[in-house]
Amino acid sequence: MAIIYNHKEVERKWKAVWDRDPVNMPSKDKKNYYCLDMFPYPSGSGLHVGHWRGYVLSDVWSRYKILQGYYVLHPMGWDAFGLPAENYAIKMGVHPAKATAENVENFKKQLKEISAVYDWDKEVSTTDPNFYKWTQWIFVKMFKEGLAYEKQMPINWCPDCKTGLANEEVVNGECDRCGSKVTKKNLRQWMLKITAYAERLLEDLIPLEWPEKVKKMQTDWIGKSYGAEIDFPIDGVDEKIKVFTTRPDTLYGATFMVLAPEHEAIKAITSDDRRAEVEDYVFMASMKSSVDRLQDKEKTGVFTGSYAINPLNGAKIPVWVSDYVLADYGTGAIMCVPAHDERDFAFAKKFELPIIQVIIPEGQELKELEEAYIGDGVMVNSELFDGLKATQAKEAVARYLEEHEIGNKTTNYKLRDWVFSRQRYWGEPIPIVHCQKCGAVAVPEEELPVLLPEVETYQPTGTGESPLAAITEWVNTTCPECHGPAKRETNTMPQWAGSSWYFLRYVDVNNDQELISKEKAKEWVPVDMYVGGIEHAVLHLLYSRFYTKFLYDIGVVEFSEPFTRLFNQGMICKNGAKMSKSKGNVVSPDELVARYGCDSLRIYELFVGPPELDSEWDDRGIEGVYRFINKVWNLLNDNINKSVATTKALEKIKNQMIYDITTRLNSFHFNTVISAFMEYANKLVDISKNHGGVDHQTLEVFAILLSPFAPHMAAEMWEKLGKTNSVFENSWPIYDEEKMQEDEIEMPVQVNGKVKGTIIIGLEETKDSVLSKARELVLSKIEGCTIVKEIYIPNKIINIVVK
RNA sequence: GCGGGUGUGGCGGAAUUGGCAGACGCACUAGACUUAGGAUCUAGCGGGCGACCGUGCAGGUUCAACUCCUGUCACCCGCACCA
Repeated sequence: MAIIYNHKEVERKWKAVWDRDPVNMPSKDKKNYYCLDMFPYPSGSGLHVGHWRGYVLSDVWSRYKILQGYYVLHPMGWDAFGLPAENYAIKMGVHPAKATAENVENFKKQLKEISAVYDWDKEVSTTDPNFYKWTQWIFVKMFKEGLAYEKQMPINWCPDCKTGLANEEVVNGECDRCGSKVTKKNLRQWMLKITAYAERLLEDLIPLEWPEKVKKMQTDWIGKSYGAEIDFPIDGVDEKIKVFTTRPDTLYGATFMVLAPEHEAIKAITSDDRRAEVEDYVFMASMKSSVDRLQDKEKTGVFTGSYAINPLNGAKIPVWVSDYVLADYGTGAIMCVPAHDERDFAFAKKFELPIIQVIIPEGQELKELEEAYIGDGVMVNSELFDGLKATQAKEAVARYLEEHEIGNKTTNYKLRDWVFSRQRYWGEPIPIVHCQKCGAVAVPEEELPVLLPEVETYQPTGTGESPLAAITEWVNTTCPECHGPAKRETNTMPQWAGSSWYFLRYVDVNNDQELISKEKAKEWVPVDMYVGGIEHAVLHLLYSRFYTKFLYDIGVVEFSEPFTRLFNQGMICKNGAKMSKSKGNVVSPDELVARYGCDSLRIYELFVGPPELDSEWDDRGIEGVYRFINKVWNLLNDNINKSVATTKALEKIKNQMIYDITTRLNSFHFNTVISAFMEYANKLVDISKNHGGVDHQTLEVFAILLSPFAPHMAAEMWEKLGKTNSVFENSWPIYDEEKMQEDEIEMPVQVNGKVKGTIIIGLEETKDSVLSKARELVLSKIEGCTIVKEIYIPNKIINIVVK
């Protein structure tokens, strides 16, 4: 009679045990391992089964590492500054600090349902003054190193969130957070000079054990390209305009030049008769949002009335203004080679500008172009460079330009400096004081943190000022340098500020002297395994790398990459869409835990599909896992009071089981690890029922293997098997390859590549004997035919080719 | 347009180096036990009566292809006037 496993009782029991006495880590002389989840924003809506996926995965991995003998750090914390708490505060009239504290409480309660081995005594929150003291400290350090600077410039502005945004936060012209169309606003900003780290951010990606996709996204975002800057004198005006090109080889094919509408030389070079039209165009361009500018594929533009002189051959080429040239990339001006660039070609066609081809495909004649020719070839129309291959000409022209001081080789990046200030309340105050006399002065390190003051209204002003600006008693202060009257900076930091370095703080949470002590840093960081969603590929993950490199440069840590290994779990979808409150397709773990237990849900989260891919959630699927749990429970109970001898067959299955589960786990195939558990459970049940029972040794191994996945039941099994220590105090079982070996092998036999049946052969059987058995098996199929060939792959397959 | 990913039963998905396609599970069908079954157990479950045919589609390499090569289609994700 089957017993129903009482998950409620068992889980309650072990949760209580672990609350009192958390899972013991192995002794400290073992190697350390740091396994980290991207810390959550504690939203009011709580956790759904999609959130569980990554947390379960990293917990299984942590527990596996514990069993492998590592001293594991697996902490959890809160990325608690940010807009949602503030918006909630505005709507409900609750202070964000209060709302955040409540959400954290609720989140923590829900997270505890997972029964992960989190080190709760190492919890951090970005909103804790003891934490953000160090967030501010890093800013001060950056300021002193010249990496944090103020700039008045048009920046991305979200009209709904009423704050400036970083480039990384604008997705397809929309606010990453709320989806509103992003506009431009000219504001005084605090910027971080991430561009100073562009090269290192790019190069250091190479050796990281990260998904290629993320590395690629960061590489593209940094966007390095090689080329040359070339000076073009303007005919009749004392101006030179510098352009950037990746194709100096095409210089003889330049037939016009285009400036971005924001280019500062426009005023000086525009002729009087063109001035009205040019000013109109520039004005219209400034009114268009970046989205509109991107979406208008049809080229527009105006002629300035001026001509630039090609420095190589003296050709006069007209200078135009068009919004297809970006002001903030390269020099904001380009030389246009319509013959060899699609965009220039489109522009030339529209405004009937000349097209001069300077590269022809090898072995072909010059003929009129239907479209821009982008490919490789041989130089023509290029005076002394004629006949060279274009690839060689690129270098040759660049060298010539340098020798004649017309231009120079250069490298460009798409990466822009980081717009770091936010005109919002719920963030770290930027620790700067503005003094009439001394300018911007950093708050002295010993005075940190600059506490976020209480305010009456959190409402963003929309004027480009933070709500903090209204608190005059806070704003007015004295200059740390001259002690004269001064005003505090009222902008706050973006949510990314705290999350860019939090992983360091877990290691040394209570240190009030340093951000992290040297010793602890050496022991624990960088993070060995970082688990989280792909959505931070160019945000959090890029910023964290930048911060880490900076902290390395100022000697805080001794490594420059924060996350050695990164794993992006796939999303959980329902009805084909990402699970989210707004889509209304959220599945709550609470009911599933109540009905099937934490262990079942943990296992189902892994079983639902390959961990790196998105998976569709089906509530019914968990039934199968629940049956598996019960099956294992009954297997245990059927054998617990028997003393079954350890037979060769049981040894074999035990070792095979260890092998299969370990190899699949090592390659991160969690879904097939679960399949393996089910297969071996089925096999053991069969042995238990039909072949004399299962020995305790095998059951013990099963419990240990299962313990990272179903910790409660494994602990209960362990106890029922008469053990007094914790199941987690074991070592991960080792398989014995010899004992895994089968003593006979079932081999498929093919005729002409089609399987016709199988034969059983002994381990030592000769090729001749095997082949004769095979022929016998397929006798009826090969009768009357000539055997052309017999393929014999030992232990794999036999293929008899006949005619 | 560029880059990346994915196409396998009714569904989620398996398949080390090319070597028995569909493991494991869901759903479904039949039976058993039951007052009952949304519990449990047993059996079946790609298509076809069959020889055979089947991994998006069309070719190719090979004794042998989900796996390698060429071409092609569909869907998803990222980037997108970066000169």
